[in-house]
Amino acid sequence: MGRGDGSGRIVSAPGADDSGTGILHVDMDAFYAAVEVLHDPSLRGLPLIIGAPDGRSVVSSASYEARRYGVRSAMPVAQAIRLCPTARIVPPDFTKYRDVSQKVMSIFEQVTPLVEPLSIDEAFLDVRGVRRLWGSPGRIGAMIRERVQDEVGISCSVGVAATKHVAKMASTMSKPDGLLIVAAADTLDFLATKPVRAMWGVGPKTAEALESRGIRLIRDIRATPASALERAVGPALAQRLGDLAEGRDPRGIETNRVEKSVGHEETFDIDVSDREALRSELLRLADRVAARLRRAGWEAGTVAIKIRFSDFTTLSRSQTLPEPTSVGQRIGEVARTLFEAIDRRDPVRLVGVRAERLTDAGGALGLWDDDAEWRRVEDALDSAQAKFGSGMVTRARHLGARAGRGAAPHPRAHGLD
DNA sequence: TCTGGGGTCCTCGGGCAC
DNA sequence: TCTGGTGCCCGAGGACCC
Repeated sequence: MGRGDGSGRIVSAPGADDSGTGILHVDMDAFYAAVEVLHDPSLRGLPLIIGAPDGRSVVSSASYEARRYGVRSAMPVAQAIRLCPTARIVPPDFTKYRDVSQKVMSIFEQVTPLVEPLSIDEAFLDVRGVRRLWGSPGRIGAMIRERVQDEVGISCSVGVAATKHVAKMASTMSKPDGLLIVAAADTLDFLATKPVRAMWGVGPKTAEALESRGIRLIRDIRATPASALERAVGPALAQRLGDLAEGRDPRGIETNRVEKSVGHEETFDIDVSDREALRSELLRLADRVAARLRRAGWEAGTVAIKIRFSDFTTLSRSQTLPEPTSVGQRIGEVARTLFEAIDRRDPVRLVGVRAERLTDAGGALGLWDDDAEWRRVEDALDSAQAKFGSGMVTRARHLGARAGRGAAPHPRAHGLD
């Protein structure tokens, strides 16, 4: 999701040269905020902040009206409210966002089978094989923007280029509600004057490492000897940045990406020192992770925990299992053992549990035939937890599981384990 | 000002086998 | 038998993405 406010927006004129292109990057504009407006049109035109109004939450998304006040995603909600006191604060509702996302993705799939969803609100499309059907890549980009607006009711921005990296940069620069085409022959000129920070994969740390050596623009990367670039950012990143700066990006569209890990983590409203409370929370998170593994038909080969202390230092510990598992109790046991081995007793701000090195357990268990039904159960449990506390909900999950097993040995019972 | 939650990828160091 | 080089796996941590 873009974090800009739309200033510096660049779009292509109708009929712009799109020769040599074929990769599209489509990105919804202020997606969560746009979906909220879709469901409640009275919010249109207002500064909107999507994020939990209390605790330590951060902004998940903000409407462009709010961004004009300096509100950005990942900013603490409390700080965002100070910047824009008149903003409406809306708690995120991922069920709604997933539903709208599916509608948008299905439009993409009607255009080309080569769709790579990157996140809930953006995707790469390879349209080189469907030009006879729909027209040139620039025309297809315009058509997708029209269809998403007409059929779903939200706006998106599209970058059209010869490579994923340039298409991604182009869509970001065209935001909001824009289309930017970079013909293959214009790629190097397009890149030359852009800041290194605009590159996909260059964050604050890498940008600082480059800028402190006078490497501020992408053309500076081209002019920097490989050895100097390696000293700045390490060999692997230096190679990648060097290639991207030259317009080389051979990555294709991956239509069947599979998850490599699943996890849950939770930041407490107030830092927790009580070891027993932390152990209980680890077990609860392990249960949630295990339930997701079983739903997907996976088993974890490694269990990892993450502990963040009040001073924000973060430790992780992991252990490879003798045998893969999707049993919540087993994952919880390992998580607790890893936790006990940490000597530090400072108050804890966050705990997390993650399952890694996933293997196929022989297909999903068919816990819930209807994915939406499963999500409703998960969402209801999360709401209940917010309302009644995790202890009550953990007991409810266990009771549900016991009841399921007692009534009938149906695999569904495992869903609440 | 005070930093979420869900992920991926990379680097580095230690242990181990050859 | 000992030692060093190399490659691999594992674990920890960090940067980055949305």
